[in-house]
Amino acid sequence: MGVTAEDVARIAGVSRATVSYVVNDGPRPVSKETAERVREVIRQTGYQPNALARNLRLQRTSTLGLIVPDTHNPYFSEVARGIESIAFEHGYTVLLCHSVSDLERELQYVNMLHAQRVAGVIWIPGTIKFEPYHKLKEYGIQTVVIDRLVPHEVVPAVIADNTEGGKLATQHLIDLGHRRIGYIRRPVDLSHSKGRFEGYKATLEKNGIKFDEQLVAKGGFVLEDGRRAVNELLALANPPTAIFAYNDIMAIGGLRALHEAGLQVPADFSLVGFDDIAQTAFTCPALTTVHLPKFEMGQNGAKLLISLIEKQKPPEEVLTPLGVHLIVRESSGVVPPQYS
Amino acid sequence: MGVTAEDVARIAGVSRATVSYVVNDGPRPVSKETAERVREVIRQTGYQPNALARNLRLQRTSTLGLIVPDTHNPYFSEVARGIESIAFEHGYTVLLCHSVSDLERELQYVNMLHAQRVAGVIWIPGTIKFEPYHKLKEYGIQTVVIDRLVPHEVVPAVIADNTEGGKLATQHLIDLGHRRIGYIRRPVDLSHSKGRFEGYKATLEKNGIKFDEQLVAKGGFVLEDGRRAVNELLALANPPTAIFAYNDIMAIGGLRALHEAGLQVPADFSLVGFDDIAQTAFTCPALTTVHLPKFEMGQNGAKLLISLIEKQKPPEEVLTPLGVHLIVRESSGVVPPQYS
DNA sequence: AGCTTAATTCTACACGTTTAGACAGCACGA
DNA sequence: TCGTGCTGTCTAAACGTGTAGAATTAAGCT
Repeated sequence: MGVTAEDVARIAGVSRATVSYVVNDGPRPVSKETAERVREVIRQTGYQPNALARNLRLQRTSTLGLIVPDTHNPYFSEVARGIESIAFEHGYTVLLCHSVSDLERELQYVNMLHAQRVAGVIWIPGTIKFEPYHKLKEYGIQTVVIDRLVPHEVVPAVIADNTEGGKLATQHLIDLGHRRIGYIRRPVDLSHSKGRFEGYKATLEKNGIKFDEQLVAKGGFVLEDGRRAVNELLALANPPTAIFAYNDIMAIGGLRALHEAGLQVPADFSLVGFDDIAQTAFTCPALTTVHLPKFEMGQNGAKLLISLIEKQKPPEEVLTPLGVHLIVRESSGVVPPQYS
Repeated sequence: MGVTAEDVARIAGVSRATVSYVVNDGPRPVSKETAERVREVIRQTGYQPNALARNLRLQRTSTLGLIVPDTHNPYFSEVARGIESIAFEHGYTVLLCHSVSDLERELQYVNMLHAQRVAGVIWIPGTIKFEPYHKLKEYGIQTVVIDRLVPHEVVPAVIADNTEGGKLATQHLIDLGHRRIGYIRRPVDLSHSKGRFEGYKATLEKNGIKFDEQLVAKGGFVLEDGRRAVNELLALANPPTAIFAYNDIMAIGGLRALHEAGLQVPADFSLVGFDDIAQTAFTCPALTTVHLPKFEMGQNGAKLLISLIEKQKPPEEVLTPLGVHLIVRESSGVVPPQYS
């Protein structure tokens, strides 16, 4: 407990420098015998270099900050898993920061991360404000943004084609014969949900269906919000026959609302989500959704950040935008005769 | 970028010590005017003490390590949220370590955490091996274990009454009239799942029902495992009329299997889970389950760890074991006539 | 004034590393 | 025999803090 390079050096009868050379296969060569002797002492004492001292001297750390809005949604856990897997592989360590979608807290975390002198930050914005990003830049901290765009700025980011996803989902519902298609919208749109919404609207237009503001309900972040939103749409004088939700959480909550309303899905109603979180394959009926490569997005984000930190060219695959595709399960089906 | 206490001192025309005294409201008093001048310079330069240097000097950090087996299961996200909320409140930072239920990786992380000289570790064991704990102790790192017991050892831990939960769930099914009650078991039992299993067996005995090994199916960690396990039980010559699963993931996967088998829940079959993860209230039918105070467990774990680190007496509420209770929703109901 | 005490401030060391520069020993070719 | 270069090792200076001990100044009291 608390054994230092000094201790190792004394026991092995060498100087501290030599120990360092052995540990780091350092800039100077060490004779075979000395190296072995030092290694033996290290083994016996359980010496492990103090990362604080090391990083202080080196003027860099191998710690990444990860700022996520919320881990209620498995979407974020998946992304975090991807990030963590790559970080571990490269010997980086991940500092978890939960912003709870609160700007104040994001800013506090940015300060903490700067104090820790993290090598870089992966940020999933939780609000529409991009102050945290500017502060990170001010501090000179490498930053990668995931699945969100920062307006008026070119920012290293890992982006999926959300607009395309919105189009796929909407076109799918139209192809099934639906004309009145509701949308559950994020309370305040960020670039990713904006893309989904625009894909929805564009596809309606393209198919000659007039966009109807009434069919848009405001969602939220937890299942209950999805349930409420669907109930609102069902309560309309002229309700939709299908709904596209900006994420799976809303859709699963919505599934429950439809169940409670006694509607058969997909016989009476169609529902499509977005993200393809694990449980969508296990709801009853299983949810049709747009697959987002969450784990890969996290991986690419981490790869991109690490290559920025180490001033290497990012690998090709990291820069090519990730595709999305529709997964048709059971929650979307033929439109019921009375509506068609 | 990179402004140090030295810079602040020079600009303010004082010594570095004085700056330190101002920043830390340090052991020596500073005159009002000097303090204000220093604070002004700090504001202008955006100076933020280097945590590495600070921690090196102080011989301690305010970083907690969190080792979790897996974040596929929302159970862990909830616990992590609880931990993080308390850590943030007390100015601690959380290092996220994903062991993927792999001993080797747990040990590697223990080493990394030691190298980082973390103040303490919260460990949720992923395997049946407790080597990581012993290594942590060897390094002299304060450690709190959540929802698992380390055999032959008194370990600071936050424990819920899993046995009681198992009893509640089983008794509930018996009260509904079920006699053949299946169980989905964790692939390898740790103390928490062992408790659940024992509660199940004890309650059968108590009600004069003979425990039948055949009715126990091996589960896993993802939804698909639950589906498979239920299918196995349904395929028995004399299948159960109800199933109690060691966690909600298994139960939700099982719900899907029952749906696919054309069984009506709860009319034809009853199902009870464990954990009360968010989506259990939104499955169709909504899942009856045993509520585990996950967020509070995380909070208590963090509170306990921090009080150990700071050598304070842990607050009373942290040491009192957390209770569980049954939440009856829709997936358990009256036993169908043909079985009763 | 002279002494004591308290309030401020500064100087300098320590925390545990990494690594440049100095140095010793040795082999080798001129 | 004497540089010369190479190998292996050590000495000592950073990295940016916190704080004990010394030093300075101010204030209070006889």
